[in-house]
Amino acid sequence: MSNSASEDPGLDEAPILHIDLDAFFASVEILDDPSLRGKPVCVGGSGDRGVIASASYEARRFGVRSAMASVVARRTCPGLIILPGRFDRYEAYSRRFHDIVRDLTPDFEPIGLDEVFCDLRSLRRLGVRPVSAANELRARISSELELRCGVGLGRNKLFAKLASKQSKPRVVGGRLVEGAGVFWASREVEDRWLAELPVRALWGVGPATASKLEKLGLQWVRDLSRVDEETLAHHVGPAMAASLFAYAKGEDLREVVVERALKSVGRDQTFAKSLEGIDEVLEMSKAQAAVVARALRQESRVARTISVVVRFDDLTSVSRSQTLSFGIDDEVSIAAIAEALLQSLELRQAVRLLGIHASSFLEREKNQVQLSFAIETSTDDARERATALSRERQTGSEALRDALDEVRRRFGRAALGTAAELGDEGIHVETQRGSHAFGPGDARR
DNA sequence: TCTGGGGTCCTAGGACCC
DNA sequence: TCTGGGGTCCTAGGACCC
Repeated sequence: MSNSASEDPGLDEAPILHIDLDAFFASVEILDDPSLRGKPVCVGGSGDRGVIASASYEARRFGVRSAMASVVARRTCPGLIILPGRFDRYEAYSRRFHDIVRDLTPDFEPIGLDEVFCDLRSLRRLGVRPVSAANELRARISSELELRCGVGLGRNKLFAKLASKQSKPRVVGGRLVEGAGVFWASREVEDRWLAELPVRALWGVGPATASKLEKLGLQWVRDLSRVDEETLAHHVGPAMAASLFAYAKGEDLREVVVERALKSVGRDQTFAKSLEGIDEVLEMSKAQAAVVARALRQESRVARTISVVVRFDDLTSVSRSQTLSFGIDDEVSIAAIAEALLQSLELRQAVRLLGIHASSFLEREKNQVQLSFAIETSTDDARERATALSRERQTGSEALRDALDEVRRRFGRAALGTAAELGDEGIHVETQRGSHAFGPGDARR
């Protein structure tokens, strides 16, 4: 620990702590296979369409970065080892990481698997000093997990995050330079950053927003004070304008949120070879529906909204979604809704990515929790599950049938199914939006 | 050189209700 | 006969984070 962190601020000056594990996925792989140590190692997709998720510092020395296309990374760094990723393993390490943080304070907010914000203010009566707490965290993570990390301290999330970035090792001219390990953003540091940093360094400013801002002549954080918030809002939206304005003054109203409720689960896959035609798409979607259903049950949630997303070979995407008046968590229902939604799409090109998502969660009812308990703990899993699903569907099947009719009504003939199913008389469905009578000739769009 | 998979949040428009 | 405005929900798309 060196530079401004050595000034040992009090809790008023450094109430927020941000901690970020170094090269997390790659580091776990090296721990599990020590023969990888010292070699350029990455975790990511290795195929033509793969990207790098995490790169060891050895790989970074050669210019490899996360989010880089793997084919580019290979060219940049011949001999690069790209491992497929074992997320169960990373989650296990992440839980141990969170356990260590929790020993310091329960007031923490995970960001992904490898980052955490802590609000240290509740530790005032214990006489905790931020820099001491940071050093202790680093020491425990090093000794108990054998992982390295950087810690940032600041007045708010904005500065704590910038500070942790400053604390990390970095590559300068192909050489690895050690970071401070712990870095505190003092008032002087804050002022320097606000004067010198590009807008791209701010949370929430990615390539698209940075480009918009640049067209307005706003490349630096200091430039943001030159325009009024209304003008800014016109170009980047009111929410972004408000946060940019606050950040430019060094203000950040975001709190450390301890219990963030899960809002959606999904499964997306990019295929090495794009899917051709609706049959291949539907077959894949069934497998994805099973994954999503399992995730829902694991989280003890039922979902009212099912969405599908398709990305074509030209990288354009389309999505369709349907919200039900009731929740579902079984693969048969999810697959049925997904199929109706997918049938409504015009597959004008081969499909490189397919995804199914479930959202608008309801708490599962108590009897349904029992049901899932039976499913997950059964030794005779398959039969138990079939029984459980059929029991669930006894109550849900009529509602589900109506929901499928609703999808078909919304999207018209393409999703209408067979004429035999419809019948000559047309059908009548009761839906959340009211009732609709329609026949084979009423398909719209 | 060419862009993953897990998510979150925001926006705009339309439907609907009061 | 013509018609407001606010609130909420849903949908589709986009941007961002790690």
